[in-house]
Amino acid sequence: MPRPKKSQELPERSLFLFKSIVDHFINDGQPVGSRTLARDLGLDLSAATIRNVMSDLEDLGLLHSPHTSAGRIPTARGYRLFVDTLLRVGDLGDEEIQRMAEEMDAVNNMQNLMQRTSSMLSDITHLASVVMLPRIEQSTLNQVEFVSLSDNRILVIFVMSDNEVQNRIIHTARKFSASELEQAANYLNKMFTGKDLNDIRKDMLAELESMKENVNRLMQAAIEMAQQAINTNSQDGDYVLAGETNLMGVSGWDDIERLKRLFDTFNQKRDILHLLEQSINAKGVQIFIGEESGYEVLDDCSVVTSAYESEGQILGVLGVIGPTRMDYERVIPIVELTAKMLGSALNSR
Amino acid sequence: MPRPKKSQELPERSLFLFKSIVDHFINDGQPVGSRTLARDLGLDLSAATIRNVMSDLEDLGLLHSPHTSAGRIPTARGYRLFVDTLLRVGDLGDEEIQRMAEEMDAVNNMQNLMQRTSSMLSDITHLASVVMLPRIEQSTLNQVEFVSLSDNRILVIFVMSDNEVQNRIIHTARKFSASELEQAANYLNKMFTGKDLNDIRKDMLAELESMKENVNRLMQAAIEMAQQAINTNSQDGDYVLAGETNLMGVSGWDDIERLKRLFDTFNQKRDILHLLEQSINAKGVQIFIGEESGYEVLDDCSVVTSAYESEGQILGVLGVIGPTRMDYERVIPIVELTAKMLGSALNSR
DNA sequence: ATTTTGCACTCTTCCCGTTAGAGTGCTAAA
DNA sequence: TTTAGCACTCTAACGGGAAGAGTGCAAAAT
Repeated sequence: MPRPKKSQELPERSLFLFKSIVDHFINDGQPVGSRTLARDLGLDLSAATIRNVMSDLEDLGLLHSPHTSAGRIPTARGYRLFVDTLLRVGDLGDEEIQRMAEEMDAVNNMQNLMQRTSSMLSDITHLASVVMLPRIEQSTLNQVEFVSLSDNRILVIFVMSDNEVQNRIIHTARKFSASELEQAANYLNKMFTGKDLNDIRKDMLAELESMKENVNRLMQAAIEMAQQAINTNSQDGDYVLAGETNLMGVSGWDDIERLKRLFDTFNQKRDILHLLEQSINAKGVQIFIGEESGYEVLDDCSVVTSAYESEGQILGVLGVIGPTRMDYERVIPIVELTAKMLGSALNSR
Repeated sequence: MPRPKKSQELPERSLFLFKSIVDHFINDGQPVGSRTLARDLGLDLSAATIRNVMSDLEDLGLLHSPHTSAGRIPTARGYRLFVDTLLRVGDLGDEEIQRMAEEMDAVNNMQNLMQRTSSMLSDITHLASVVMLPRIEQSTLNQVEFVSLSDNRILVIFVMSDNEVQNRIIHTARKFSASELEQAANYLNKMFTGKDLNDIRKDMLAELESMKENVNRLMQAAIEMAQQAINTNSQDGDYVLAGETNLMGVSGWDDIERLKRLFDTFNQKRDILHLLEQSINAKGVQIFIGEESGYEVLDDCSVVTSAYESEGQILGVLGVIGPTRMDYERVIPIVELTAKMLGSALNSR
């Protein structure tokens, strides 16, 4: 008996049926059976034929039935095939793009921009969305300023290359005069302008070491100050979350305990961050389907991510999280576009 | 036949039984019936007697049965009586206080402090918690600084009396020299130091008006700058939320749709803020039970709030949100204490 | 007058058993 | 290779009981 030539090369008809099944299931969330499919498809194929094909697809690990007499639903592997080769991602309507662009332009500070972006993303997709804050290590120092307050307190201000401002009040052992502070600021500016925070951190340690015997107390204090400010400001590795509630009431997700675990995972941020970081060096849209993510709580979820960049530098990752049966054809281009727009919004600030 | 003298003066035994019923229900969430109560209570009372009392309590609107043959549960009015007159709030253990104090001291900036406080509150109570951000109008301006950046951009810095720093980059029509900026800052400092942001806003408008014909462009620009900075920084009326997921899996809350509406309400913030603001001028702990809040989504919830203050000034409100059958005896002192501690943490910064 | 006992009654919950419907797999025919 | 036919399986939905918890009321006991 002739076997199929290669298990890879599925006959066109099987592929077509498979795609139909996935489409169907994504639409109404019900396992799809041979009878309904035959009817809805309008092809000259009997249910029995479709049954045979389905059986083959099941053997290949692309489909799976919850129980004997239910229809079939795609497996993670099935979805993978679907998104990798079967999917035709559409372009977005112009009005939608327009709306997003306007919303982004209306925003002032960074935190707010991320928040808005995330809200938009979840609104449009009806999924949960995450936007990683830009890694501040990537942006470089433009300017340092010291402002003297009362009582030995000094306000340290870092202006970064992306116009983000970091500030922190520190307490010093003695009072410094205005000119001393100016001197210190000048020194730091000369030393560190143009470097990113990681480098600065390293250089500072070295500098402090070499200064041990040095009498210049001011410089040393300046460095200590700046270092204090840096350390306490590493807000790095955080993200903004929106639209979690879109995941409540997804059909089939009626286990409240499970949902709670998912939400807890969102709030702890650790696992989600790890996952996002996996896409930080991959250009384009990245998709984790079901168990592929490696986190048990995400077994029924797919995660669609994209890095966003500004001036060629990858700054962070954003994405959506939803049920494996999300509408990939719609979601993928949206995530892609949002990442692009966030990038350019960061550019033009 | 002799009626009860006043409907207010319940016989002591009835009150005792009522409290037992509430305690019971708070513990296990099951409607409590006469038989079980008689057994668990160890009193020399038959179930029938208890039944009679229960019947009276029901007539008074303090109890209510879900259906004929279920036990009874407290009504909102019942809870009200309970918290107003029956409750003996305990004091907290010293270790718990210690733990909280340490956690709060370890925090640097304000946003972070609020976040931590909220997390702590929800962790300890196993409820959802909200902490309103301090109303910045209440704090006064300590110092204004301008820092010149490249390209006609100026960094405006407001240092407030509570050590909170607000900053914003603005774009100006022309370049200003360092001494011009210093002059402008001095002027603003002289004018506005010690006033709160609302006053400043008002005064500035007046000042701008009277300057219309004035030639001093710099002052005018300075005021415009500062005003821009103020307007865009009114982050007022926001809160930090934590522990929402504690509300998933509360026994009896198995309607996912309902839960979703509740979470959506949290995220929209509007309604919750209105509710919180009602307690902003009331000293001490405030409690909204069930429908008392006036918001339908909160019908099964109770909200326990307390304002927090620093130096005699009420700055904001914090509280917890949970099922009406929360453990008031534990929760109330915790909320109260947390508010006090947050107040003093703000003091000592 | 108050409390208790006894009893009938009412609900809910749980456990079947049955049935209808959807879907499958297999075999034999086209 | 496709289709028709058919037996089989599994779920969901419906409808009894039966058990359990609780009530209310009337009559007896304290």
